[in-house]
Amino acid sequence: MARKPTKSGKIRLTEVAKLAGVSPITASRFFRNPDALSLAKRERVDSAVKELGYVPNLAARALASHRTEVIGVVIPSLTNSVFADVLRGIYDSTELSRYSIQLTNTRYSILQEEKMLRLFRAQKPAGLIVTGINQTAESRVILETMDCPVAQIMEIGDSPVDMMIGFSHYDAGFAAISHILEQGRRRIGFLGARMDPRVQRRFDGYRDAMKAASLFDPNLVVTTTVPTTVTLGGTLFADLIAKTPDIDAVFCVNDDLALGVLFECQRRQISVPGEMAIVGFNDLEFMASAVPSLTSVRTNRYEMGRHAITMVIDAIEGRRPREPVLDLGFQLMIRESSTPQTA
Amino acid sequence: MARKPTKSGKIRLTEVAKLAGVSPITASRFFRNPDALSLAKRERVDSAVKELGYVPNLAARALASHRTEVIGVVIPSLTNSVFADVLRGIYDSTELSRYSIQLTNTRYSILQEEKMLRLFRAQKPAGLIVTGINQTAESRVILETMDCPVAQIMEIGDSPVDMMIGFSHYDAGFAAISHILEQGRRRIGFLGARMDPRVQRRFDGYRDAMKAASLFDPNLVVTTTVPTTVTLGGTLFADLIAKTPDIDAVFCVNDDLALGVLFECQRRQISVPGEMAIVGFNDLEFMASAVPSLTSVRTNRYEMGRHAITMVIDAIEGRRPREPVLDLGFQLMIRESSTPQTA
DNA sequence: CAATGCGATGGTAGCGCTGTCAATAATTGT
DNA sequence: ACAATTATTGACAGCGCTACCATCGCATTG
Repeated sequence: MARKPTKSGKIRLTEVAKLAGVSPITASRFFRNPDALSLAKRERVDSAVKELGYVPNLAARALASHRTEVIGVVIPSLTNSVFADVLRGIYDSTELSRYSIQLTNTRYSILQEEKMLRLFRAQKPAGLIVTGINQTAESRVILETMDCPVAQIMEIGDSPVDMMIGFSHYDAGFAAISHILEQGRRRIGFLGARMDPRVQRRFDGYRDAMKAASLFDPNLVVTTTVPTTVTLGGTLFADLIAKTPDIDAVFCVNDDLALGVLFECQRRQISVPGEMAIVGFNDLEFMASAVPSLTSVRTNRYEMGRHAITMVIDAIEGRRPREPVLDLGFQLMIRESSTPQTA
Repeated sequence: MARKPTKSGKIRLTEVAKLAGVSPITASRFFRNPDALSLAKRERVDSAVKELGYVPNLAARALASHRTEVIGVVIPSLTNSVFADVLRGIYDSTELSRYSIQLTNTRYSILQEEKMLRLFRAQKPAGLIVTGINQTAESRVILETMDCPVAQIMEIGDSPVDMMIGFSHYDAGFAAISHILEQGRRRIGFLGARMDPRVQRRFDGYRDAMKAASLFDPNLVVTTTVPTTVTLGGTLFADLIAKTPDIDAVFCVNDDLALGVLFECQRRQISVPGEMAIVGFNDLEFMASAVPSLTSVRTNRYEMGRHAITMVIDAIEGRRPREPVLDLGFQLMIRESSTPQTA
C-alpha cells in the first residue's frame, strides 16, 4: 500500500483506470460488479486502487446511480438502554458492509417519526429500519411506497409493511404474570411508565392473565406517561400500596421501575420476596446481581438489531428472506424476587 | 439516448426556478444564502418550493459544492449510558439544523478510531466530534489536516486539535477522594474497570489525593480491563476486601460498579455507610434513589453534547468561539453512602 | 464459411447542483 | 450630476461517477 495516498486528495476513478490501463467504466465496474471483469483486469484495477489509495466519492456515485448506500434507522429513544443494545447489534453488523447508518430518534412521537420518514423518503435510502408497528397512516403510506426494504423491529404483529423482527410483548407480559400466579400470589400490581404501544401490549398480557384467573382489579394498576426512571419506580410503587395495601407482587414494565420498587421496599422494610414479589422486564444486566436477584423477562435486543440489519442488507442485495417475520421470542429469567425465600 | 428522461414526478431545482421565474442559480442561492436575494424573489422562490414540494438532492449538492452537511461523531461505546446522554445532547441540537450526524463507535479501540477517521477524511465531513484526547499519532495527523472544525469531548487537556469540551477527570477523582478523606475514612479502596484514558486519569486523581495524605497503598487498588457491569462491581469488591480487609471506603470509577458494591455489601451484610463508604462516578439517575442513596460525581454529559455540536456548527458557519476550550466541570453529589449515618 | 451468440469492454452523455466571475441594477458620495 | 460602490442576478462549466447502448472478439453452430 502506498505510504501517503492522501497527499493530493484528488484521486479519481479516472486516475485509477489510467494506472490500471483500463477505461473508467471498467474501473467503475470493479466496485459494483467485479465478477463481470476478467481476472486480469480485476487484478490490475485492484492493485491500482491500492497503490493510489483511491476512495470512491459517494456523492458522485449517488448522483449518477440514483441510489445511496445509507440505511435509515428510526428509534424512539437514544438513552433507553434497550435501544442501545439494538443499535449495537445494528452497528456491529454494518461495519463490514458497505452501508452506513443514518440514525434518528423520535422521542416516542409518531408525528416526529412521520417527519423523519418524510426526510428519509427524499434521500432514497437503500433500506430502512423502524421501531414498532404503530405508525401514523401517513407514515405507513410512506413506508409502503418507499421502494426499498423496510424492517419493523421490537415487536411483531399482523400485516408487516415488509419485514418484521421482534417478539410478542403480549405473550411476554402474559407469561410473566402466569409465573407470578404459579407462585401463589394473588394481588399482583402493575406498574407502567411511558406507556408506549409495546408497554401497552405488555399490560394487555397482564390484564388477560389476571382476568383468566378472575383476579383482575383496576386498583392494582398504576401507570403514567412520564418517562421511566428508577426513582419513578419507587414513586409509583408508593402510589400503588397507598391505593391497594394488600398487594403481594408487582409486575413492572421495565427493569428500571423494578429496581426503584426494590429500593422502595428496602426503604419501607418490606421484605422481598417474602411480603412482595417483584418482576421486571428486559433483563438488564443489573437484575441478576441485585439483592435479592430480580426476576425479569429477557429480550434478545442485540440479536434483534443484528437480524434486522442483516435481513435488510440481504433484501437490498436481492436475497429476500423466505419468511419476512422473525419472532425472536423472550425468556423468563426466574430469580429470587419472585420465588419462595430460601433459608 | 443516455438514460430515460427524468421521471415526470421528479422535481428539480430547475423546475422551481422556472415556476418562480428566476434562474436556477438564484433558486440555489435561496437555500444557501437567502439574505442575498431580494425580498420579492425570495418570496417567489419560497412559494414555488412549497407548491412543488421540492426537496434538494443532497448528493448533487455535495458533488457540486465539495462539501457535505454531515458531522461525524466518534464515540467508544453505544451502550455506555454516559455516551447515550452525550448523543442525546448532540442529536437534540442537530435536529433543527441542516446538518446530519454520522455516528460510529470504536469499542474503545484507538486503532478502530483511526480507521473511522480515515473513512471520515474521505467523505469530507462538515465537522467532527471525537471522544477524548488520546488518539494515535496518525489519528492526530488526520484530525489536524481535516480541514473542518473538530471538537474533542469528554475531557480537557493541553494542545487541543481544535476545540475541546469536557472536564478534568483528574480533578474530579481528586475531589471525590478529598471528600471521603474529610469524612475521616483512611483506607479508601479504588475499583476500576475498562481503564480507558479517562478512567486512568480519575485514578491519578485518587492516587495523588491519597499520597498527599500519605495514605496511598497499592493494596487498596483493584482494576481490570474488562468492561464495566454491575456484577463486576461486586466481584471486584470481593477481590478488594479479600486482599485488604480493613478498607473503610471504596471509590468506584463509575456508578455501575458502585451499585455492584452496594449489592455485594448487602449480600455480606456490611453496613453502608457505617462500615463502608461508597462513592461512584457520573451520577446516573439511580444513584439518588438507592438505599442508602449513593454519593457520586455528576458530569454534565447532555450539556457536553449540546455544547460540542453547537460549537462545531458555529465554527462551520464561520462563528468561531472566542475560547476553544470549554470546561463544563463536575459536581460532587454527596449522599448517604459517604456521610455519617443519621439515625 | 457465414451467421449467431455472448462475455468483456468502451464511448457518450448526463445525474442535479453550485463555484466563479462577469453583468446589471440600485444606491451612495462629493 | 456623474463616478464609485454595493447589492442582485445570471451564464457557463463542470463536480466524479454510472446508465445505456455500441462494439469488439472469440467460440459455437448449421
